[in-house]
Amino acid sequence: MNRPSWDTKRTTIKDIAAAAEVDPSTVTRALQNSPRVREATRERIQALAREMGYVPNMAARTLVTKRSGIIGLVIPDMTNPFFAELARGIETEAQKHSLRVLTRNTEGLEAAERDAIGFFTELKVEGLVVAMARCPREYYEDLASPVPLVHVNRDDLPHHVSCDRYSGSREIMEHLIDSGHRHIALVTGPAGPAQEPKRAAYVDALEAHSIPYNPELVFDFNGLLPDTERVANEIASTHVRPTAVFAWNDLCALGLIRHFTLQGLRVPDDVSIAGHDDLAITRYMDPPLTTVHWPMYELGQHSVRYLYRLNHGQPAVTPDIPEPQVRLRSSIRKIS
Amino acid sequence: MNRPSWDTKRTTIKDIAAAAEVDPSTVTRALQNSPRVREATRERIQALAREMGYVPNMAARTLVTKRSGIIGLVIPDMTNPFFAELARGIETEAQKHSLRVLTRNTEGLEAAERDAIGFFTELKVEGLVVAMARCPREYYEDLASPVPLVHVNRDDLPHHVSCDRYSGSREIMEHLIDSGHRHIALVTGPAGPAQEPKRAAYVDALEAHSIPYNPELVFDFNGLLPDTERVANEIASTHVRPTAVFAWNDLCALGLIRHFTLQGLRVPDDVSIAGHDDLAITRYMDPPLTTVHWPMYELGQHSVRYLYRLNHGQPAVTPDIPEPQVRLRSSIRKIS
DNA sequence: ACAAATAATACAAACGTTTGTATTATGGTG
DNA sequence: CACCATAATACAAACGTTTGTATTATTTGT
Repeated sequence: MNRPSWDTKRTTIKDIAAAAEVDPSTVTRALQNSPRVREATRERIQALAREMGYVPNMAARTLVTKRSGIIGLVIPDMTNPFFAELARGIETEAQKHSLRVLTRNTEGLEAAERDAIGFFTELKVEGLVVAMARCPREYYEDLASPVPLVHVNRDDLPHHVSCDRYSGSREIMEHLIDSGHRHIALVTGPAGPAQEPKRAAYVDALEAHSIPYNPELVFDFNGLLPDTERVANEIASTHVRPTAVFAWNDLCALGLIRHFTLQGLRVPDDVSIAGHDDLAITRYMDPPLTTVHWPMYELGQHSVRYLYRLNHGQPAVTPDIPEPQVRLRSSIRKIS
Repeated sequence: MNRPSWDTKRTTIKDIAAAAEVDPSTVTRALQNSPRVREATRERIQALAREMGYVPNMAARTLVTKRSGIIGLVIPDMTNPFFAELARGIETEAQKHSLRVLTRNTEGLEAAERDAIGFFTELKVEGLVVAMARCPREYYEDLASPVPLVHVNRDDLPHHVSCDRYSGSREIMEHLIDSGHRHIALVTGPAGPAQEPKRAAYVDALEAHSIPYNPELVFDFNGLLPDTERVANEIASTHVRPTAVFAWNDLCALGLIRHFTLQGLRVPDDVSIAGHDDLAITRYMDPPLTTVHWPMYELGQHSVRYLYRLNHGQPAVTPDIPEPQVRLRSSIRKIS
C-alpha cells in the first residue's frame, strides 16, 4: 500500500462507464462532445471523468484512429539558436492545425538521425520535418518512409523547404568589395548543400570585379565554436593577411572576432567580418555583426504547411520564400 | 493508384506471419530474438520483415506493454542554450537506459506547460523532467500525475534536482567587494525559486562588509534579451551610478554589456559585470564574462537517474551535486 | 392514443502488438 | 519402440480506445 501514484492502475473509459452505468462508447462520445449523447449524460460523465482523474490513453487512441496529432522535428543541435527559431516557427504553425511538436536531437550524428526518423515513424507522427539532414541523399531516396517528410535546408532533396542560398551571400560579397576590400577570406563549413552556393557566390563576386581568386584565402571550419581558434590562427598567419572575412555562419564569426581580438587585431578596424544566419545574439555582439538573415522561423511555418498539403493530397509545391536579406551592421569597415 | 507511400497500408506482424506461414506470436518472438524460436525460422522471418519494410507500431506495443521507452522533457525556451545543455545531459544518460528523449517547448507559458505535461502523460512516457517549471507550487502538488516527474531548478518542489543557489552568488558578490566595488547593482529576474537565494546572497554579502543596502540599486528584468535595454537605461540613470552589476544571468549580462557600450560606458573599465549560468558564449564575449557555472549537463544526467530510481521503487534521494563554481574571467575590474 | 420519426444509448468489432498457456513436433533414452 | 523431456510453434486473450450498426427510449403529428 501507499504506492506512488504512478504505478497504480490508471482509470480507463471502462471504469467511467461502469461508474456512470453506461456503455464505454457513450463515454468516448461524451468526452468528445458528440451530439449523439444527451446534455445531461455528457455533463455527468465529464464530471465523473474529472473526479476519477481520467487521462486518455494515447496509445489506444492512436492504434484505432491511426493519427497521433504529433509532428516530429529532427534537429542536429539544440545548442544552436538557429534551430530554436525553426522550432518556434514550426510550433506556431502546428498549433493552428492543433498538432503538437516533439523534438529529437541528433548531435549531428547520422546514426542518431536515422534512429530519430525510425522512431518517429513508429510513433506514427502526422509528419516529420528534418533540419539539415546529415545522411547522404540515397538514404532519403530509399527511405520510402510511411510518413510524410519534409527537409529544411537540404535543397538537393525532394520535398524540401529552403531559401535562395546564393543571393544573400553574393550580396554580402558585393558589399565587402564595394567597401574597398580586395583580400577577402572565405570560411566554409561542413559538407552539405549550403557549401556550394556560398562558395560560388564568393568566386563569382571576385570574378565580377576582376579580383584574382586566391585558394590560400579559403578555410575549412568544422561548425563547432571551439574550432574557431584554429581557423583564426590560420587566417592570421596567411601570406597576405585578408582585410575581411566572410564567415561560415554567425557562430563562426563570433568565435573569430574573439580570437582576433585576443591576437590584438581589432574588428572592424583591422579585419572586417561578415556572418550568415542572423542569430539573435548578432545584435549584441561587439561590433554588431553584418550578416545574411536566414528566415528559419518562416521556414518552420512553411514546412508544416507543406506537410499539411502532403497529408491532404494537395500538390506539393515548393513554397515561395522571399530572398534572404542582408542585415548591415557595423562589423564591416570601409577602406580606401 | 500511385498514391504516396505514406497513405498506403503499413505491413504488420500479421502480414509477415502470413507470408512466413507462421503464427503472429512467432513473428514477434523472432523479431525480438527470443530463444523460443528456431534459428532458421528467426532468420527467415527477419529477412521477410526487412523485405516487406516492416515498421513496428509503437501504439500497439505501448498499449500492451505499458512502456513507451520515452522520457519527456519540458523546457520553457529552446532558444536559451542553457536548456540545450540540460537536454544533452538528459540524452546521454537516457541512452544508457535505452530510452529516447522527446522535448516539448513551452515558450514560458503556463498553459503550454500544462498541456505538455498532460500530453506526455497521455503518451505514457516512462518519466518526465520539467525544467524551471512555471506553474505555482500547488499545481504540481495536486497533479497526482500517473507519471514520475522530476523538476530541474525548482528547489521548492518535491522530487527536484538542483544546486546550491546561494553559494555561487555569494562568492561572486564577495569577489566584487574584494575588488573594491561598493556600489553594486543587482538585477533580478522573473519570480521563481532562483530569485530569493540570489537576493539573499546579495544582501548578506553587503551586510557582511558593512555596505549599506540601497534599494535603488536593485532592478527587475523580465528574462528576455530585448528587455536589457530598459534595464541598462535604468541603471545608467541612477542617482549614484553603480561601478558593478551582478546580472540575473549571462544573457542579461550580454545585453547589458551591449547597451552600456552603446551608451559610451566601457566594460569593465567603467562598469564591471558578473553573470550567472556560464553559457558557452560567455567565453566569446568581449570582455569574457565572469560568471557562476551552473552545471546543467550534470543536472540533466542526475534527473534521469532520479527518474530511474523512482521507477524502480528505490528511495528517491535528492542527488548530491557539487557546488556551482565561479568562473573568473575579465568582466570585473579591480578598483582602488 | 398510435404510428412514425428521431434521439439516446448499447453492442460488437477492430486497431497491432505481446504474452501465458496449450499443443504439436523432435530427439534422446532405456 | 514406446516413453518422456524438451524444443518449436500455435492459440487466444488482453491492452484501451473508436466507430458503424443495432437497439431501445422519447418525442411528434394526427
